[in-house]
Amino acid sequence: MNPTEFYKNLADDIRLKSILLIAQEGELCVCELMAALAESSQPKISRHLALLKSSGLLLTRKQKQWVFYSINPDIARWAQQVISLTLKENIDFITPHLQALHLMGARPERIASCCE
Amino acid sequence: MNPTEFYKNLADDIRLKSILLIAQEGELCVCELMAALAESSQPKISRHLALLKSSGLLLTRKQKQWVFYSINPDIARWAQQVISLTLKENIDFITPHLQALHLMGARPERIASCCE
DNA sequence: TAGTTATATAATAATTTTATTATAAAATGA
DNA sequence: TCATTTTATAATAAAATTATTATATAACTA
Repeated sequence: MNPTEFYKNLADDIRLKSILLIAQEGELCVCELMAALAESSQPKISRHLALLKSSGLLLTRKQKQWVFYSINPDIARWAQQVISLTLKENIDFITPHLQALHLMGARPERIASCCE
Repeated sequence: MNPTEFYKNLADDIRLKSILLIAQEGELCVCELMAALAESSQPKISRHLALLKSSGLLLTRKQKQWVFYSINPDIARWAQQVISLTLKENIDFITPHLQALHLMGARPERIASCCE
């Protein structure tokens, strides 16, 4: 992934917010991102996540009926630093979405892989 | 400039390379960027620069017949850090363009503002 | 002043990206 | 098994971005 491709991934509101929310929370499933980004439809979010996955920025883990997305730890260090710097210095950019997320009822329970 | 807008500015080859070349060199005029990005036409480069200027990322200074573009020092600190981190960790991304630039004959002389 | 160099802009066409709607598939649970 | 929940995908439409070509402007130079 060259720098331009990397930044194309960040150059969209839904994609950037999803990345920052996932970076903040560790991992999130599609239904949690739907709750956080309440104004966006499910296929819209799914398509953007599919894009980020196919470019190698996100990983997925399937557990029961949920698909959890996380930041791929194998992306270049500078890219990880860009994401965490952007998150740290722009919390207000995702604050309302974090609030919506934490207000969400019935969040899927996470089961550590050791106990499945 | 919110984070998404900022990253839209970086999400194009000509724009990102121009930004990194300018960050590396301090300031560059359009004809120098044309020499560096030899494969791109003048109006193409001018239009992308106009975009970056209108979004507040670049400043211009006119000296004689040339227009010199530089990074606006007033953009958010995190944004400046993103640019310098990207530059530092991806020199190879612009190396051929820096070489073309330094091979360019008759680069416009810079006159410090004190001596104009 | 006429020609040249450097840069910008406008009009249009081409391309790419994004959204919408409908539907499918996979897993769960009654 | 049937209904429900969660997620993905496909088809199409809509919107946004980008490229191309032509032209304009401004400054310098002979």
